[in-house]
Amino acid sequence: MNSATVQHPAPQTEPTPVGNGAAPQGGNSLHDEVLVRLRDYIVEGNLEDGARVPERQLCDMLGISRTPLREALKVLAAEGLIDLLPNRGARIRRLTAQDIAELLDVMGGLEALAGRLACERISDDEVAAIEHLHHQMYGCYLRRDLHGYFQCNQAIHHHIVAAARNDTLTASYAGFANRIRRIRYAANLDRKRDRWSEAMREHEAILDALHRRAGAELSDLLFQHLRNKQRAVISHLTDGPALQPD
Amino acid sequence: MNSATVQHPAPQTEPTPVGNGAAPQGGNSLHDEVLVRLRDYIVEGNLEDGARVPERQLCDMLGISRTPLREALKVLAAEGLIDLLPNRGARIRRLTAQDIAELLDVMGGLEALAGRLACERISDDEVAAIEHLHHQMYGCYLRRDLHGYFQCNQAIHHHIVAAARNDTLTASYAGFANRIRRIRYAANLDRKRDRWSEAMREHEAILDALHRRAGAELSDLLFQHLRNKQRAVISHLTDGPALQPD
DNA sequence: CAAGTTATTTATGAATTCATTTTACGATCG
DNA sequence: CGATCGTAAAATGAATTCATAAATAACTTG
Repeated sequence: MNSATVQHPAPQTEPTPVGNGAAPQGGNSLHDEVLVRLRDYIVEGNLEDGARVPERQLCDMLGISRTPLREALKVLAAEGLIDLLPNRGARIRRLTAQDIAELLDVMGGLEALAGRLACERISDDEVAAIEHLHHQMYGCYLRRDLHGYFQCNQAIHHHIVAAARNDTLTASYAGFANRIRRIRYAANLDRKRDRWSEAMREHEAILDALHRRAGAELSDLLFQHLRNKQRAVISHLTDGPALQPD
Repeated sequence: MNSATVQHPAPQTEPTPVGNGAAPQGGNSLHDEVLVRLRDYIVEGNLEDGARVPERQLCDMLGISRTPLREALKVLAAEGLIDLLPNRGARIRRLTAQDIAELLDVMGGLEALAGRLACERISDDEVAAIEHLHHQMYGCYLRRDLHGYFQCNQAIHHHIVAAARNDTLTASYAGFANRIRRIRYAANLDRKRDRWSEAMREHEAILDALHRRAGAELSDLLFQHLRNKQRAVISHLTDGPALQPD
């Protein structure tokens, strides 16, 4: 970890300091940090769809050798973020319209589950926190702050999932959210008014059901909410620009 | 792949022929084959819970070097099958009662989704195939063939998931099923009569709803089915021996 | 001049090597 | 006699090296 005590002669390229100032996040060793950094880098959309990712370049960029990098690439491939072609390197996974539709359906299923479980387990404080986010989101909606709206919306959904108190569910949901986040960024560029207000209304109903701890109803609302989003995204991708905020 | 054309002098240990006679399954290269073999080996319960898995031993067993093995281990850790402790090697992941409860809830959520989607998309032929499996399973139930029942039951659930026509869902479901399969094997040893007949009745209702393409109803039936199973498994794990067949 | 072919360069797959950390064993001391 | 410390052996993390497959460039030929 200490760049002063490298075992072998360091590569001629100046090694980028691995830690970006932050403390060791969740990772075990150097390899995990590479994994986290690479995942974030991809998820945030820094690489084009289908772009070739030469190992050597990434090694220089991260200041490590190919061994830990390839381990990280294997994991990212297993997570579905990249494709690993036999003797031809890694490519950023290109999401087809069907991929996106499938992902949103699965996330809908998981959120539906989360809603059901959350109603059994959520505390009043947690509901209040979500309600606060909801009001905040409404403010963003009123002043047409799409980015803020987006952040609040995402936070609300993650809070509901977290309230289910199921770490397996949380991790799985986060994985799918990662896979689709690049798209969400892209979709974020444009906005379609009618879907936006529709999404707001759906969120009102979701919050109401959560208040009443109406598990089955909330479950259905969340699934339909994702289904509507799916419809909007898919029509955007096929028909052309004009998009949903949620 | 050809063991006669190894590049470097082969290790002194006789390399186990990598291909177990089967054709290249889904894997790309040697590394993927190792991954598949290791995963199967673990999933089928050949290793004790929490057992240490020395890299060297596995290398000799598979006749490969540590590099591709470690890549496979990283993937298996990401899949949740093993734990990778910082400087202390790999251990078979020990599933707590909570882990199992969480897994069954998530699988219930995914099956609920699958049921909903399947009702929109399933063909008459597929329903007929599932019905056939159901009758076969009923036969196993009558003659107390727990193993056969188990196989049929698993096949039915996988068929329903497949009928949802969502590869993302299918892959995710298979991953969770893998994580819990070891437990199912263990649970398979004992049988508890009343849960068995209860599960049979639930399956009757599931098949009926599928026939009628009653998506919402099927969705709920599948979730409750898994919830009941969860209850049975957990009580088995905490109270002691006596178990559910499904 | 264009198309096919071959040689060169580059990148990937996998084994080996080196350094560090952990674990096991044995000696010494209380 | 038991416990603790120190040393040796083993295992892991990571870099390097070697061989092969792919991509590119140059060359030849029709």
